[in-house]
Amino acid sequence: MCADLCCEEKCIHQDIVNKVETHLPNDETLYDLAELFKVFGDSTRIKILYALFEAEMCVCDIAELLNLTQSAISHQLRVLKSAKLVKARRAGKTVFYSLSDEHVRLIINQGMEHVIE
Amino acid sequence: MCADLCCEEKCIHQDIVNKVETHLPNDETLYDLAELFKVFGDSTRIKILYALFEAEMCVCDIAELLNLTQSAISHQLRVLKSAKLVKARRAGKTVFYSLSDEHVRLIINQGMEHVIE
DNA sequence: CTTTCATATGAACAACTGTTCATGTGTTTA
DNA sequence: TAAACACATGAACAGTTGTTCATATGAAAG
Repeated sequence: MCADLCCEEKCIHQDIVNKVETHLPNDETLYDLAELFKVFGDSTRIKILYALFEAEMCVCDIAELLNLTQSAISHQLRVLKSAKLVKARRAGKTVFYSLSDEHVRLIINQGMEHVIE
Repeated sequence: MCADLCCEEKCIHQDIVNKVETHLPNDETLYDLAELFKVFGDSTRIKILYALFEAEMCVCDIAELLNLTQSAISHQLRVLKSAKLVKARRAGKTVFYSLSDEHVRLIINQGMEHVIE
């Protein structure tokens, strides 16, 4: 059904259009998915997640380990927490952060595979 | 080795610090990884990739299918191509785009699993 | 060669992002 | 209660991003 689209000659057929429209998740889901990847799209946050791969940690440890300010880390942990990638546990004055689940590791590893070609 | 870090009491030990420093990829790799996820972090680009899951398509088809301007799609295809997520094939006036490899699908599916909980 | 069509690209703009700095909140200890 | 500590948060700032508009490139047809 090229006429419905732009090209004159050899463009996609109606059954492909239908297939896309069937398989394409709804806008809200796609938006959420993009938001999730956006969270992974910052090297500070990636570093925090890599640190938490090894053990749960408090904010100041992460800051010290990554050589960044406590405030910067705290802001980023907030983002990670909203995305449900990390969870927090309070122990007195200290707050320990850890990975929410194994999805985080899987997603990062999958991405890393593409990066290292 | 809490003294090396910030907290007074129960913070991470030196062997964990060592573990993180051993497993943490170098800055350039982490930067590349973040750049990769940044590319997935836009719903327009996600939609384009979903469309290409079904078949290779030319720019105007994608634009028509997603109800966006040809220019916007072209700009985004450039980003996707730089990240080696899609490849282009010229046929006369038309340029057909398709997925570079199966990593794309795997990364998106992995992200989707987290989104749909 | 000129026109037409599909695509690419540059400039401009508003919207968004990540850090810093200052300060607020909540918990423990003196 | 006051001080000290770990963490959270708001404002402000520079840097980045995605779209639009106008225009350029490159290929095919007349």
